[in-house]
Amino acid sequence: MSVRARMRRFEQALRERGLKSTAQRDDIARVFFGAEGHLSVEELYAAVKRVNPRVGYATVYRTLKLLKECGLAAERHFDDGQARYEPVEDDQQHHDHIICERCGKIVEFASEELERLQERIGRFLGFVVGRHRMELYGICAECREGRRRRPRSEHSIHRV
Amino acid sequence: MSVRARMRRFEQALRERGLKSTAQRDDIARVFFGAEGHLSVEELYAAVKRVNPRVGYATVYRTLKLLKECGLAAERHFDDGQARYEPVEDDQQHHDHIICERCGKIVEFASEELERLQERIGRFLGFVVGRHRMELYGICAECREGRRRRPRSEHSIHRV
DNA sequence: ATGGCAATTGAAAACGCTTTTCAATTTCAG
DNA sequence: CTGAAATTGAAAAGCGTTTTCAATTGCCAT
Repeated sequence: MSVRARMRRFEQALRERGLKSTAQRDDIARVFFGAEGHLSVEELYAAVKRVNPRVGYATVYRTLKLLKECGLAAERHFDDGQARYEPVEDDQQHHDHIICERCGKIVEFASEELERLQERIGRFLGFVVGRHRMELYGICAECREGRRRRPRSEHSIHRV
Repeated sequence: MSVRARMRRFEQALRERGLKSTAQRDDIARVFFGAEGHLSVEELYAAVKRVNPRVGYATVYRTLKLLKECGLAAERHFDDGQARYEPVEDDQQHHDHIICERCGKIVEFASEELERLQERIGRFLGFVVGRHRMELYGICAECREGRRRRPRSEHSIHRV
């Protein structure tokens, strides 16, 4: 989905809730939708500042919370102690993450088998499982081979 | 392993590091080993206070950190925003957790299949996976059936 | 035993991330 | 346009955790 389309959805969500459309909100949302995922608040704040230096930290937090409530952003808590946010596609399936402990790269993957296994383990223990959280930590191929590039994130969800 | 045996290991670890044995450390460690796992710092602090009201919060944090460094405690971060600690058996295998979102019960499980799957997913994506973190969230049988008991935790690791 | 010195302690301050408060500004329905 | 209600930025507060610091304690060498 394009940034444009996401913005339209955002404006619509605002209207539905009787909330107001403001320059700050729009700027924050636009930058968020345009960036590749898994940004920390700090990173998003810095990126938004470049576009509109008058936005405050609090507004970034507030807008992210709003995007989350509208189902347009997902909040993730990895092991680094700060929340990270990724834009949510409308038809998006559940996915998990694998994180390189050397370069910080975050790769998304979706595993049918993992979903089934979660279900099975839960049932075995007498639970009805609603959600899970799975993170793999390791070293990526680029880092092992000593290549230098450090892509913060890859975009597509790998089906494994 | 008994509380006694764990205390011996603790005292030994202190000696190895040239650290001192103190009443506070001993009290905290003894209460920790005696409790069933997954205590928050707050819970441990409260339990220790009952035994020795003169221990401070900072000392609980410090001792837990020490136990972690000695390999006698494991730190976990679930979705409730505070660290929880569990005693570690010497021969303990990796395990994961399933958490009831109604009563807070935490059940431990170890899944060979999950370990294999993690390995496989990692390899597929070009990673060498060192560790993972997996939590299942759902509703436990007792809660679904409306029974009232609310065990904070079950002790043994279920092999699934 | 005892002295002495480094390790340890509790209380309070600092920390890092996040939320809330509040007065000033902005949006937007009428 | 107007005015009520929402929104904003800056600063303060919150929350879990760590650090600081002066006072206390453990323990090795005597």
